[in-house]
This record gives sequence, structure tokens and C-alpha cells, in this order.
Amino acid sequence: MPRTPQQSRSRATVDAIIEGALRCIGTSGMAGLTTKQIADKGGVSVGSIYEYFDNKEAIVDALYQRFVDDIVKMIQRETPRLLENEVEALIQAVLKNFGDLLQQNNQAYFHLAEQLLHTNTERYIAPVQDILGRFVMTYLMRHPKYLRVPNLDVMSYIMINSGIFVVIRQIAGDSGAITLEQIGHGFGRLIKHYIENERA
Amino acid sequence: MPRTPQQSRSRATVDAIIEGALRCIGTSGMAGLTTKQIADKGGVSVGSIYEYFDNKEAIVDALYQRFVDDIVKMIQRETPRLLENEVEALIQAVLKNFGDLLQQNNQAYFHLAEQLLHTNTERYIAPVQDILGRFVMTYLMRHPKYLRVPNLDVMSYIMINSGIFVVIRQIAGDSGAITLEQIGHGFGRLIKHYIENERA
Amino acid sequence: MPRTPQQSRSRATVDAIIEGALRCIGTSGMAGLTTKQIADKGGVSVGSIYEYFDNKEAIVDALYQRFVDDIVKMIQRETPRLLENEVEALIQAVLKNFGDLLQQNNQAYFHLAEQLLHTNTERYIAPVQDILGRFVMTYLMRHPKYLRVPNLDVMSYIMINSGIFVVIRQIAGDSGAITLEQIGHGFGRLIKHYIENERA
Amino acid sequence: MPRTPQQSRSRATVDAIIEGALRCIGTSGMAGLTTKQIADKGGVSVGSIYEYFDNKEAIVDALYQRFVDDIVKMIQRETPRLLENEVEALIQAVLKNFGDLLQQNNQAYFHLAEQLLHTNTERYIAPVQDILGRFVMTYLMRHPKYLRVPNLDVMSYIMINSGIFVVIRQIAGDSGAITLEQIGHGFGRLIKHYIENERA
DNA sequence: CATGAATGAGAATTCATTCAT
DNA sequence: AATGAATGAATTCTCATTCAT
Repeated sequence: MPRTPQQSRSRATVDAIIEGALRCIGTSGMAGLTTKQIADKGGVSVGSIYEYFDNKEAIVDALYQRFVDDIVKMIQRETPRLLENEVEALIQAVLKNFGDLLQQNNQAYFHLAEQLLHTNTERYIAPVQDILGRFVMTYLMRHPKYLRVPNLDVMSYIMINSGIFVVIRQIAGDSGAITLEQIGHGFGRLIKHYIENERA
Repeated sequence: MPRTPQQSRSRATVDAIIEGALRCIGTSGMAGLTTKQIADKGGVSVGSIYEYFDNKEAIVDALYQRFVDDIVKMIQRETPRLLENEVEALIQAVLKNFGDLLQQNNQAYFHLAEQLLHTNTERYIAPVQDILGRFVMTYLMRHPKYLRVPNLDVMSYIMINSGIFVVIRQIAGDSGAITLEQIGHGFGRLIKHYIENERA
Repeated sequence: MPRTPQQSRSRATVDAIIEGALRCIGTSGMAGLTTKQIADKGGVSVGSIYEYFDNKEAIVDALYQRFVDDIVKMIQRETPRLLENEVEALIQAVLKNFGDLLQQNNQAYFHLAEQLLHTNTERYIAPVQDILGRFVMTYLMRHPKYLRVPNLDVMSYIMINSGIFVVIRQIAGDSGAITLEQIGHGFGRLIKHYIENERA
Repeated sequence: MPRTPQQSRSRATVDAIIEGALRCIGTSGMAGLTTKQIADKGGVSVGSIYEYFDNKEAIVDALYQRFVDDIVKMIQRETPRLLENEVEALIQAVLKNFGDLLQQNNQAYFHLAEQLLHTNTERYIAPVQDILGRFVMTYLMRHPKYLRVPNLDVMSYIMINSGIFVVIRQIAGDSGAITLEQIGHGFGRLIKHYIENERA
């Protein structure tokens, strides 16, 4: 039913809705997210929301898409710089970039990321896995010495998911006195030792 | 206001409520957890819920307590066996045990664990951190060779949280073809190499 | 949170809610006044009630305001006529007017007045005291012979409250065979004698 | 269904219930009066309440009876003293006694009296009217000079109800700076003048 | 296209009353 | 007689969704 916006006014409305939703989430998290709130913060009417989205879930969906897009863009943008690093510094840089991204939009992305454990999130993560996979490939071609590390799939799965979760918890403030830098350093050395020792 | 159950009938009712809630969560996750559902699945009346719990949140609280208790008990029970292992096998065993626990109660614990990223869950995790910390101490006294590993606090924080999250995602079915065994193996080798290389 | 109605549709809905509430009260008193009932009798939905009122109490509040407004208007409207009367006839006329007002809206105002003894009603009564005080002033300037009556404050307090209560009881049907006319007559003579004898 | 208590244990339970209810009302008024509260404060079980009372209303009923009984007893007790007074002092004394009674039981009677405007209270008031009527008779035989006052029924109805209401409002604290003494004095002079002027 | 008033199903919570022990 | 756990109808309030204007 809802139309796909092609004209510019429509585009603006959709953006306003997304923006409104992001601001709501940044302010009060996913908990009390209502369509009325989104409409108010976005400066549109509730009716307009349903002009462009099937239901509230579709908005959240769009937010995830945008989140994922931003992650993908971030990696693409940083790739040249990242490729220069040895693996330890690489990990640290990636975690740092990811942490910074979560702080954007008044932490709206952080609140979205909090939901990542819930059902149906796989589809959002797939593109991230994709881009990361491609990045790893590129990285390996640039640093061929790492090519002979076994279990690359399992290990990158572990490291990606571990990294995401630990950074989120750190931002959530549950980490006590542990800083993002310490985490980045720890991850970096973990991986460095693994690679150096497992390389055939 | 709600009474603390001392008599056996009361005890049974409280158990029925907890059980009902666990079954609800096992069936449909935390999303659609309503007092009516809990009462129905538990075979009690809504009124009885409020005889023993201040509000719905208090029930969820009790579930978390129970979850945490079960984790603590599991570790205490397994400690003797676990102490025998070298670190690689140890990690694999712990992840395996944790994964098994999440499958209990029709995966109700899994759904609870999904909420762990949300606010106010720190208090539930504290006891787990406690028991794990104590376990690590015991383990280190038994295997003194690991004692000289630096950054024990940061690294155990990273490993504990990473392990929890990755296991949860695996159970959520988001891991593609990757198995719990592979994950355990990967984690094990990660840590093994780290320890052996960082040991002064 | 709830909007102030500016447009005509909103105005109509608010009126329908007030009207529904008045009819509920007229039918079954304050006891069984539920949001559902109000919505049904008013021909609106429960949701609409909360569009315009914070909670049920706010509706009752509005009813009191309306009641008080009507009392004030009634006195303002009748003032010219009332000023002509000697005190005995004046009292009779005022009681008569008040009694008539209570009979309006299927006695809804009567049921509201029944609540006047309860807490937090002072704020509603204040405007009535005000207008009555101003009326007395005007009356005294027109009939200066009454000016030298002592204890005007205490006596008017007594008479106003006595009058309100006795009229309410009469309408409640608890007065046996005593009529409003008899009551008006009695009050009138009481006051007449008091004034004539106490006047310095 | 509920039994009429004849044995002493039963009597004690009924008293405990009444006492519990009085204390509840004295503490928090009629608003949040629950059977559980009554049972707790009375030191009995909810079940026992229904052993002796049909329903909650029946308890409130009993409270009214007791209230009325106490008023009747008060008048009977005070009658010899009251008969000595001239009418002005009489009125003052009666209002004073009534005000004192309302203060008893931590103002529980006051809260009951607040309900007096509601439906179905006539049956409670009737005995009071009775005893007051009889008192007036006795008084008149002792002070025959008042006998020729016209409209005795209407006037005593007005004065009794006015007195009750004004005293209640005074205790409710809504009277501003006006004291019970001033009220008693005002009423006394009102009546004195009426009688002296209307006596044929 | 946009609006926002209206809707009503559904959620949490309360409490008078019952009844097995 | 007494107990108090259990009941569930009833109540207030929320919010995703619809639709007349």
C-alpha cells in the first residue's frame, strides 16, 4: 500500500520520519518509541508515516538499514587507511571507528545495536558480514603473509561478533573501569598472537 | 506488599508463576509476555500473580535471578572437572556448558540472555562475574604457570563477554554453518596462544 | 499532553465527553462512573477521552468547573432581579434558583454537589464564595440598612453552607414531607429576624 | 448466610472487624477501604469478615449504626445538662458535643459523616432525628415559653441539618479562620432571635 | 499528498468475594 | 469458626492503525 517515494517532497518526508525516529531513540531508547513521538520529532503527521511505511516495525527496519549502510560506508571510506596497518593496529582502529559510529546521532545507533541480539536481526548483519568479508579479502591480498591462517571463517566470525558486543557493553557503561582503548589493545594482541602462531 | 511464600501451597503457586513465565518466554520470547499469558500457562489466576509479585517486572526479575542462580550452580558443579583441563579444553567445556544451559526450559534462558544488553542488567551479571572471577583464581592456583599473564582483568572481561554473546548468537541461529564446537575450539586456541605468548 | 481543542471537531468531542459524563452521573451517580461508560454515553471512544483529558479525574474536574460556572452565571443573571428583594424574599429566591440548577442535566449537578464534602473541593467552592461575596456587597450597598449587622463573615458562611446542604438533602429526597418552599421560607425568616435584632 | 453472633468469641470477632474498619477509615478515609485492610487492622482474616457480614457494604453499615448509636447515647447522656440551658447556650453545647464526637476514633466518624450526603443514608439519620425530636419535646416541656413557636418541624429540620453540615465542613478544614465557637455562637443567636420573634 | 482526530483491542493492576483446608 | 490463598471481573490507560477532511 505505502508508496515508494520518487519525488523530492516524498523523499523529504521519509527522511523526516527516519530522522524523527532516530532522535526519539537517541533521547529515550527503543522502549517508549511511539508513532506519535516519531511524527512530532520529525515534524510530520502520523498519517504521513503510514503513507510511506507499512507499520512501525518498517520504520525500525529502515533505521537498521541506515545503520548498516553507515557501517558499510564507514568501512569503505576507511579501507585505504586501514589497509596500511598491521593486524594489531588494524583491529584497534576498526573497534575505534565502530565505537565512534555508535556515539553518533545522540547514541541512537547504540540503542539500535542493543537490539541486535533479538530475532530477525540476521538480515541486517548480513551486509556487514559481506563488506567485512570483502575487506578481509582485500587485506589478505595486501598482507599475504596472513593468508595461511586456518579457520579464517570461524575466527573472523568470532572476532567480529565479539568486537561488536564488547564495544556495545562498554558504551552501555557496564564495563567498570575498562576503556575502549584497553579493549582494542587486548583484541589486537589476541589476534596477533593467534595469527602468528597458527600460520602454518 | 506481596507476601513471601512460606507455606507449601504458596510455594507451589510462586513456582507455577515462574514456570508459566518461563514457558511463555520459551514460546514467544520476551515480546508478548503478558500477565494474562503467564497466568494461563502457569495454571493460576492473574490475581495470584499480584499476591506474590509487586508487578510484572518483578517476575522477570525473579527469572533473571533463577537464570543467574543456575549459571552459578552449573559452574560450582562443574568446577572440579573443569580444573583438570588445560586452558584450551577449559574454554571449550565452559562454552559448551553455557550453551547447554541456554537450551533448557525450551530456550527460555536464551530469550532472557537476549535481554542482557539492556539497561539495568548489570546487577544480574555481577554474581556471574563474581563466581567466574573466583573460578579463575582457583584455576590459576592450580595452574600457576598462567599466573604471569598481563592484563588479566581486561582479557577476562573480553573473553567472558565475547563468549556469552557469540554463544547466544549461535543459538539464535544467526551463525550460518558455524557450530558451537568450532566456536569453542576457536576461542580455546585464541586464548592458548595469547597466554603462551604474553607470559613474561 | 492532552490537546486543547481549537478546531470544531475537537470542541465537539470534548463536549460529547463532558455530556457523556454528566449523563452517567445523572443516571447512576458518581459511584459507577467509568471511562467506558463515559465513552459509550458520549458516543466517543475511550481513546478520545485520553486525547483531551489526562485521566478520569480531569473529567470530573471539568464537570465541577462547569457546575461552578453555571452557578456563577446564574447569580450574575439573577442579580438585577434579586437586588430588588428584601432579605427574606431574597433568600427564598436564591435557594429556589439553586435548587432548580441542581435539577438540571438529569440531576447530574446534584450528584456532583453530593461530593462537595470530600477533599480537594475547596478550590471549586472558592469561585462560588467569591461571586456570592461580591453579590452580598452589592446587595448591602443597595440596602444599606443591613450594613450594621455584626459578624457578617461568620453569619454568611453559616447561611451559605447551610443553604447548600439543606437544599441538597431536600433534593435527595431525605426531607420527608418538607418542601423547598418551606425551607426557603424558614431560612428567610431566620435571617430576617437575626438582622433586625442584631442591627446595632 | 452470615451468622448472628451470640457467643462471646463471635462477638469479639465482630468487634475486631468494626474496630479494624474504624481504624482504617480514621487513617485513610473511606477512599481506599479494602477488606484486606480491615482484616489486617482488625487482626482477623478476610474470611472471618464474610462469616459475619454479607459484604463490605454491611460493614460500613454497621459503622454507621455505631456512629448513630454513639450520637444517640451522647444526647441521652447530655440531656440533663442540656435541659438547664436557655436555647442559645443549648445550641452551642450541642454543636460542641457533636464536633467532639466527630473527632473521636482518629476522626473516623468524621469520614463517615462526610458520606452522609450520599444515597441511602436516610435510614441512618432517622434514629438521630427521632432522639432529637424527643429531646426537643422534653426541652419544650421544660421551657414551655418556646412552645408557641410556629413551624417547629421545618425549623428543627433546617437547624439540625445545617448544624451537622457546617460542623463537618469546619472539621474538614475548609472554613478558613472560622472556629467552632463562632459557629455555635452564630447558630445560637440565629435561633434565639427567631424564637423570640416568632413566638405568637 | 498531508493531516490529526478517532478508534478500540489489549495491557497492567485492584479488590470484593469464595472455598478448600 | 477461622484462615488466607485463589479467583477473575472490572477498571484505567496506551498506542498502533485508520480514514474523513
